[in-house]
Amino acid sequence: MEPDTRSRILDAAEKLLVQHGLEATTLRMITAAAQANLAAVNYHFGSKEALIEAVFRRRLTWLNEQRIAALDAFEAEAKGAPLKPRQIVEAFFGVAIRMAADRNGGQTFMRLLGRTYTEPTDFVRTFLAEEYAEVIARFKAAFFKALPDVPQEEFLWRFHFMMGALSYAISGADALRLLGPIDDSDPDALYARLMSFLIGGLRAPLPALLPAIQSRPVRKPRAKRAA
Amino acid sequence: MEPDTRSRILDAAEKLLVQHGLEATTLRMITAAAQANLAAVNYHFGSKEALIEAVFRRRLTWLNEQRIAALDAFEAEAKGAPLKPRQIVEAFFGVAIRMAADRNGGQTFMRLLGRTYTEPTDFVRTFLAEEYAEVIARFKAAFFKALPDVPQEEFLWRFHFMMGALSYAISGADALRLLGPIDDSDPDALYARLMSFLIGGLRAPLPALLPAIQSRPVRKPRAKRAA
DNA sequence: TCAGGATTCAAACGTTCGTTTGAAACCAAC
DNA sequence: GTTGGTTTCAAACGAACGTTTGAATCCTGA
Repeated sequence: MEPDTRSRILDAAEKLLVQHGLEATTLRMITAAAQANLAAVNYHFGSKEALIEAVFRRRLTWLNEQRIAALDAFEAEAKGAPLKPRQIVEAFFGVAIRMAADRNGGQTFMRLLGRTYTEPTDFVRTFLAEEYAEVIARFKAAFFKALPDVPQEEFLWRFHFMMGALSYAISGADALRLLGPIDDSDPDALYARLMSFLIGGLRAPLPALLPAIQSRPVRKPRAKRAA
Repeated sequence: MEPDTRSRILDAAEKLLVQHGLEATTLRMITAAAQANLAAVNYHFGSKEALIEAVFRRRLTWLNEQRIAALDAFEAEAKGAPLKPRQIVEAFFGVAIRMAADRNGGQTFMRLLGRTYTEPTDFVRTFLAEEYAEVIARFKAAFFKALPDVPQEEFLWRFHFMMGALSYAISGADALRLLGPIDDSDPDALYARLMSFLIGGLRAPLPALLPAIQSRPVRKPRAKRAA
């Protein structure tokens, strides 16, 4: 084993956390995989929670810096004009999916991250919230400027949906095997596919929210509930 | 407590599983919430795994039956003609999001289900695969008939992305609080928003992929967006 | 009324969890 | 070569886990 104990533990924890989840991954599994002593986790990190936080912070900080850097580049290029929605999507989701394509740990981490959004452990959620605060604010502002016609609430929901699509795109074959055999080995193809889908969803016509408008007189469906 | 012990355990387990995850939810938490004795789980279900399976099966079977019934209704109405993509999306995702709006257990269950897709416990995955086999086959067929121009692989990915958006739409405020304060109390609005987004993504222009993949002659959906 | 299966209950089973401990091993600086 | 701080190690801690047990209790049908 080349790297030092601390790094080996981080790598092993990353792999095992995405496999078994935050609470079901044991320190004994981690230290065994890292070829370290059980007590090494508490020596180097202090506790299991602190280790998990270190696993996230190691890559998440860098990821969000990359996102902001990409946004900065587009905005510098635009010279004050609103960005195209495609550029903003690229800066946020493109960076993420490229990191997910990085076979050297990034892929594992992004799957872990996507999995964690829907796994609301208290201490992880508060930690994620603070780690995301800046990048969320920046991208919200950019989107509002680019799409002034879209109501704020509507956009937030679409952003949320896009995060879901990204999460599933990254978790890839794990959940996808439900649908049948699929090849997820080509990151470029996945990138192109997700981008196309996201922008299609983002630019979709605004839904008619008023019930009066929604009940269009199309031909009668069977037992369709009012919605 | 009105219902019998078995039902109380199922209800309590449903609530706690979505809060803490499959492996971190303990039988002692469940039986305490259900006001039942610890041994009641093993008496009524046999084991913790069997209890979890019962929690899923109780609602998932019904959900997929509803999906197939909705598809049957649309297909009967179409008299052999291909369905509109909107109808297929409605039959699959609309039924799901309506169940998620049901405050009487359905909401809790749908959050649990969405969470479980990315939580690959072995025995749950194999169980989900068999429970989904029929409905997946039906909807794949309907989509291929409705959108013959879309390559099969492309569509499966888009379906996968849509599942991700649905999952996040249902998990709702849990993960959404990252983005800021949002109102998720109106199921009808959520339904309209998700539908609009999904159909926008489904009908997005096909991505320009590597020529090797895209080699089949596509009947001209204006392939664009250089990747 | 009472026998007998169904259900509940308190208690304990062996196992594994995260954490702690104190000594051994390592390693640069003097 | 000795020192002093850093890191590793085997062992054990109390707590909590899923499961089992056997007796107590409930409930129904004869």
